[in-house]
Amino acid sequence: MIKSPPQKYIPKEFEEKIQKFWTENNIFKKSVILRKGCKPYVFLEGPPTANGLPHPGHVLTRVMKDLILRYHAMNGYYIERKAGWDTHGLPVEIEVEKKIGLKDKQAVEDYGIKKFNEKCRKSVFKYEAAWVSITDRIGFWLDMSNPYITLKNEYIESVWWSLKQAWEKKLLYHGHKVVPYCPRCGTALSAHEIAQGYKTVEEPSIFVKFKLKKEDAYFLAWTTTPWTLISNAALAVHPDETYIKVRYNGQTLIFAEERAAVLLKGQEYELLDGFSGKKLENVEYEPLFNYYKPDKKAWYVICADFVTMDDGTGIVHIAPAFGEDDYNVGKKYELPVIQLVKLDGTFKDEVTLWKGQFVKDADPNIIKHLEERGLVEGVKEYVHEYPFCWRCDSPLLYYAMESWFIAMSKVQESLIKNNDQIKWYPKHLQQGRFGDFIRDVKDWALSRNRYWGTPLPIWTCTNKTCRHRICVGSIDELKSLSDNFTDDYDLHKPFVDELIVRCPKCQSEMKREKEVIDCWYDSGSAFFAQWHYPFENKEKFKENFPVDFISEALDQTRGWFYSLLAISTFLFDENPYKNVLTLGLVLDKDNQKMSKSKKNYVDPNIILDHEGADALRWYLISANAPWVSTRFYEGAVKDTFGKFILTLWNSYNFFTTYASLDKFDPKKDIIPLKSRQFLDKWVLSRFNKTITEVRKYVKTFEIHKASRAIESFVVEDFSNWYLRRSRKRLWVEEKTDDKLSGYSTMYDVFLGLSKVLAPFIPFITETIYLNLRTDDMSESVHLCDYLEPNEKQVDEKLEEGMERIRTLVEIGRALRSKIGIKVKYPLNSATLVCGKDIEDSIKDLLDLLNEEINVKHISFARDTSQFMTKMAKPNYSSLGPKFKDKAKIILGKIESWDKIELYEELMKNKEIVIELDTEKIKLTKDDFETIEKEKEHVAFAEVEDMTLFLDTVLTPELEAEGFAREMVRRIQSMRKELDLDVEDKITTEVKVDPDRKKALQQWEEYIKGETRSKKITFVEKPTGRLVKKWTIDKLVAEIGIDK
RNA sequence: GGGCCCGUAGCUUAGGUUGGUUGGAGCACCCGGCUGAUAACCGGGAGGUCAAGAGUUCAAAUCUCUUCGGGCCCA
Repeated sequence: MIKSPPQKYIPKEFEEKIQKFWTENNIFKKSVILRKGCKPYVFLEGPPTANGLPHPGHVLTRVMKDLILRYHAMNGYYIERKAGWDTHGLPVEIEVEKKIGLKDKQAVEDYGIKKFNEKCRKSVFKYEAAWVSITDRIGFWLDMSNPYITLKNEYIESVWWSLKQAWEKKLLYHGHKVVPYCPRCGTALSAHEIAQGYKTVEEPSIFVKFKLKKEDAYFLAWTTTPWTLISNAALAVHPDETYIKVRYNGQTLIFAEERAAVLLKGQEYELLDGFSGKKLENVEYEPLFNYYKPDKKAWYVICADFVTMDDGTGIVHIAPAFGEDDYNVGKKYELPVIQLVKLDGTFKDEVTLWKGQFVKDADPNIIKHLEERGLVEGVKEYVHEYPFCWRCDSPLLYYAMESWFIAMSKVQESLIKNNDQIKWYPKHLQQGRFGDFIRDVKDWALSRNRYWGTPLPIWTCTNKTCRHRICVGSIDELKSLSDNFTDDYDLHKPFVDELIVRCPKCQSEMKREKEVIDCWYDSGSAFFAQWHYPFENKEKFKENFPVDFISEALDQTRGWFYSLLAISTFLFDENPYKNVLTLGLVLDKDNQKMSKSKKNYVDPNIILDHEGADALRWYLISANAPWVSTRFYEGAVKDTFGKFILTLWNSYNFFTTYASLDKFDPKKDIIPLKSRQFLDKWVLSRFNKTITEVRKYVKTFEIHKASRAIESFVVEDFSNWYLRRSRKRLWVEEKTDDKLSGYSTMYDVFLGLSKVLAPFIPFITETIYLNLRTDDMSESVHLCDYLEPNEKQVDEKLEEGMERIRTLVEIGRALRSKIGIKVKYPLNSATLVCGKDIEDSIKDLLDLLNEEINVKHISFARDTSQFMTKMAKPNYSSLGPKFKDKAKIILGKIESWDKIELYEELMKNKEIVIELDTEKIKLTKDDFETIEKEKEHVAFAEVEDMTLFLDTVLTPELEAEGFAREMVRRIQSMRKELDLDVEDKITTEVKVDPDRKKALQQWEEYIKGETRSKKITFVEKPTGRLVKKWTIDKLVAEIGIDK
């Protein structure tokens, strides 16, 4: 039996109750088991790290994932929802370093790597409880009891296996990478570390001359880091830019034409020659210094796209040891990496002039030296951003460090091909940000000189004559190679480094490369490593590859989305996921990124407590397209709660209040559809069309459109029109068929809505469903099938008619407001001018219009002539294309005509002639539009194809009736003031002036009925429990009522 | 420095692919109405240089370019 729930909806209380219901009845588990054996929809969870607290962005991704998964589950797919945790990486180490007060890597090693990593292992799950709690609280159904965890031996083993595949395909190699490096701390810094250390500094920059080998001319280059000139290996030009040779100040210089204006401003010079950068390629020059004897060809011109014309000379000095661009282009041209700086940032002994000096301090001396040699064309102070170490404030050096790489550039074509197989939402990312990235893919710098991570499984033989290298691909392999492998192994450092591994070639001891790997590689392996593939679950992996759906925020594009594709491409040459939904960032009220330091961070828990998970979910889902950034603040969620969640609840509450009063039984009292009212059929038609829309939009992840379609149905169609128009049907005492027809429809809609909305707002829908379900239905709405639209219930013609009626009501009310006659006062007649088809479409629904705008009779007419005067005005979209630039002058001429005359002339002659200079221009009917003005005692309003006329004459009879309704309203409000029950009878005493008394007496029965008055008496001094004086249209009336 | 996305009323936004007379809506505000859904509802009003500038066109929120602002990613 349908119960009447409490009036007030307190989100936290209600949602906790549902949570309890789910837990106690194992609903989540049942929802998975229910679909076992069905077609799978494979989801892969992007593993968060529980090293920090979840923030609003995580809430958004979790809500969106949950919605998509619930939707597919209800549509009959089998979905495993395995949780995952990302557990390695620098942020974890830094957190631990801070906690135990370790300043640098040396301090970590002194502290002991074993102890340190144990701390990391614990730290990683520091906030697990907070994660689990918020995941539950927002209703994200995820199997957190059996997650994949990147630090587990099994997981690491799978990762190792994949690295060995790369090794065997010759994709894993040892090379250099230029990284920002702190010479004092002796460590490379990661991107986010340098981000916090940028400072604006003013430093000398110099223009340096490099003499050509075969010609008495100089290349002019510019640098902000004079100390790198010692390690110069080449000069770079842009292949497509123009370079010039000029005679200036008694010497011949070569540089970019575009820079000449700035460099030689106001100077005299002679232009000798001009050529493209490409022409300069391979031209050799004399090295500035001879501290280095290159083993490869050096000191010649190369071409590079990164050379800009924004500053400098258009010729860039290249030192592969000290710049990433330099290093990469150096590799392309096989330039030597000239490394004359020690790891402590001082020059090596070979640099005789400055040996032992810190490079930055040597800058002035180097400049002086070059000036003395006549090789400096100018020095200027240059202001720019330069990175400093956030720990010790030393200037950082870009330094080529040894590193392990995966040669992604070798599989670039496959990357592109596999990316093309993926469906990206939004689409532009595929060829845009992501496509650009992989078309310009760099080798993946895999190794990290750190402690807490998956160890790089590469061992090198210590025997200098052997030097054999192996990549270990499994635990068994490692076991067989080592002498001291124990059963309580842990594949992290220091265990792996303490193993005594024998070289398979020479039996000498091998040593592991000391690095760990990038933790992006860990998470990017999730699609196979979560199954411990290929050591276990081979079948399972096959079934779950490629994954159907992943979704994370935009910042993961080149993070996880890339690492998955990269690994899957070189392992299997296939795309790892079919659909990827990229979500926009969650920003604060002022469009700023949320961060704890800015203190603009909104704690989702506060909102969950006040507005609840449903309101939070609905806001995040409906506010914006998923891929657009969303502002997040409590006020916004509060609005959502009031507008949508409460409207839904109030509507539902209205229905259940009456349905339970009448003991409506869905098993017995349902009226068949064909016997229901037009209004009922209409709302069901709208509902079914809404389902179609929702299904269409969810398919393309246009979730905002899906939710807006539902919201509009619930608020506009169902609540504000259907229920409002149905209220009176429920007020009759008896169980009429009409009333049951209304109940049946409301029941259908609410039960339906609970299913349609279940993936979106799982809590309130469950509350509604549990109350409405009969015992032959599933025990939870989340075990139901999603709704398919019932085409038979869609009635386009009825919808069209209702749309017209609603439009007419709207313009009718506006019209009454305009003419100043309240809706309470009935009017005699309304006439609707429209076509026959429109008349047919609305004639069954006229009662609704009648009541809403309160007129006695509505009639139809085919034309407006009896009410209107016609006029003509120019039609811009016809005149524009016809007369182009003359249109404006013609319009000017037409404006001076009287509009009524214009119309009559047009009707009479079928054309209007306009004289334009010597030309006569003929305008036809198509060049005009007709407008109309109403006659006396008539008010009108029009929309597209209908015009509504009201007879504005208010007769004494009509006024009396209106006055009676005014009285009824007053008495009703007095009843309410006394807090009377709907059923209570009253006696009423009234004092009005004699004229009004007469008028009211005609409506006595009506007033009695409406106000449940046993009798009404007209007295001089009304008495009763409540007596009030009212002023109605300037007339005073006194009313007393008594129970 | 490079790439991509975004900018419409005080706030949240629709429209933009296909240029066309007056750029829709909700919240908040003001006026009026309604009153057994009341944290509601209905009608009206005020509020917009569609970020700015330029171009294409008879006609630009819409197409193109530039600038500014915000965001993300990569340097």
